[in-house]
Amino acid sequence: MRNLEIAAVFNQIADLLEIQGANPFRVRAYRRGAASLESLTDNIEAIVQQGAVRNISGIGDDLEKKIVEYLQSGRMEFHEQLKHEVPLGLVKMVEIPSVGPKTAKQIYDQFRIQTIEELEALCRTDSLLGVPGFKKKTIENILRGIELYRRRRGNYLLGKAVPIATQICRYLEPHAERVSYAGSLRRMKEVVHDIDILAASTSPEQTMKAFLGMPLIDSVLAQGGTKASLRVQDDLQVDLRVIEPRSWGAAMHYFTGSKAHNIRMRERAIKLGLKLNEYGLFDGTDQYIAGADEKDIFEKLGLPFIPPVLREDQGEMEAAAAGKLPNIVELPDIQGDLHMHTTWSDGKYSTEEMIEAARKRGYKYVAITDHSKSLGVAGGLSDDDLMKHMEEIRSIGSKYADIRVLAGTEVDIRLDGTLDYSDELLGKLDFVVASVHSGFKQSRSELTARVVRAMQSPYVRVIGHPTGRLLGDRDPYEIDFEEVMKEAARTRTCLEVNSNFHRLDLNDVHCRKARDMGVHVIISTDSHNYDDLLNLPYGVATAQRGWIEKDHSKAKINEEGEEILKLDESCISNPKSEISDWTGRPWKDRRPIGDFGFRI
DNA sequence: GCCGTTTTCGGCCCGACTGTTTTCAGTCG
Repeated sequence: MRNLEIAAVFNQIADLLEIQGANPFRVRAYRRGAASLESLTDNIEAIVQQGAVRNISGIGDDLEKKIVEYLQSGRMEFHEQLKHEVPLGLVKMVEIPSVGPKTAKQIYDQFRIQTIEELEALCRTDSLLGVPGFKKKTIENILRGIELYRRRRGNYLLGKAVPIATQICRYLEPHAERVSYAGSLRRMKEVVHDIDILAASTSPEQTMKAFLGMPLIDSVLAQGGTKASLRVQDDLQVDLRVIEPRSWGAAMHYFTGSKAHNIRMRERAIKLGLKLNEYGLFDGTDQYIAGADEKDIFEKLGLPFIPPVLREDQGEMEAAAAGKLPNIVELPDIQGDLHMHTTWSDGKYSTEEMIEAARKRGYKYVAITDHSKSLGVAGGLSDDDLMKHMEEIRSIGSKYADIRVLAGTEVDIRLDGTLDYSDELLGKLDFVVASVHSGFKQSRSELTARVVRAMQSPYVRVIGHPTGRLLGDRDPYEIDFEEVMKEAARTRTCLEVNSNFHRLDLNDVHCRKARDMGVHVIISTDSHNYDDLLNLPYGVATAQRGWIEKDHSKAKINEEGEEILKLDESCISNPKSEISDWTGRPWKDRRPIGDFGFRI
């Protein structure tokens, strides 16, 4: 798959063109093309062979030619030429907050500066001061931007950002009519760059004052009457926007994005002779038509409500217009958890405690899946221990009538693709997850063959965390996903969406691919303690982002009764709820926040 | 550079804040 390679080149062309001051719509065309390629589930080479490139939205005559050129020669002449005209260092420079393409270009033209180090040195001298547009404040901002650029890893894991955003919302609630987080966080992207908070208030000054007076603030970056930015721990930026209640829905839509989705919505509004902005939907005479409720805006534009997780301009507008939005899997559809560990291997709690925790969440079934013998570091079970553990699981399970307890394992896929337990032993178990935990550096073909072989075992129902990535820590291992998916479909083996927010593996794009190829996915938590059970919404959201519907996520095991289980208050009586936060408000007064009703 | 139930050419989403200006450009989301 060279999709991402080509997308990266298109993105860089866009960056370079922007610095050159090219037509902004031309720049956008390249970015759109890149975005389409990034989310494409099919191999671009295959699409080119079928002559179907032009069916990809945002790819026209010119970009098609460039794609073909790149596939044939490994480069694009236009790209090379641009790189010759504009130093690549300037592309990096634009990544500095407060330095945009115009500033970078101007500084380069005047001083021939190409690196961030040189820019920093320049700012520390007085040379910039005489240049039009550069005074003390601007130079200070650039220096601060450089510091931020260096310090920020820029990426905040979803599971880290949600609790912070939830706390901020809770803190602001007494100071506004409505409060929610929006942005990429509401779209549940696996990493976010900042937190966008939205408040509907009839007294913006009061709301703003409360925001700027929060205890966890590091520094205030900007503040106006309705908008403010500040930084909290670890350089995480938090933006607040205050609007009137009648604009709540419009603002929620606008600030949830994505940008590309918003553009499509506004274009649709224009075609209907309307105007959409963050204050509402307006007609030709600027009369307010809708805005208090997000649903109304979609309705007035002739569309059904599009869930935030789908708003990426990846076909959701077309699907909505055609009445073909996916009926995405929802949190209450998940009736059990089929991947968790106990003290028998590297879990924190006993078999009984984990089963009890699953029961409290209202699950209909649970599988205990400890590690297998060759994973020594995680206390993998010997053959004998596995037999004993199986006995224990079944004995405890027999005590409960309201939950089906499955004796399982997370068996290691060995370097050659054989499994860490014999078929005889695996055959005694109720449920087998097979995972790769070693040999990540094997070649692509070796790893692919290894996983394919594991799926051919009649005992393996699921491949756990199929790409092995750890967000920000470890890249996914090289594997031929096309092959893996084909075999998964053929052998009816499920692929896991591991809900641990460090993994989220499969990711959203893979989920979409699985959907397209008829592969079933299974959403599990891989819990090692109670708190991990709470990661389920992240897995569900990832599947939703991949357009996974309830039927796509049905596990082979779950063939009986499909009664939807409604999560109730008992499901959130978990250890995490005991953690106190700095708002000091009692638990019973707290309302759930966000589409997944997060409570800390 | 893309795209078409107004268009094969002429559009292309919209507004807040900052820092610099003295009416606005640049950046950001």
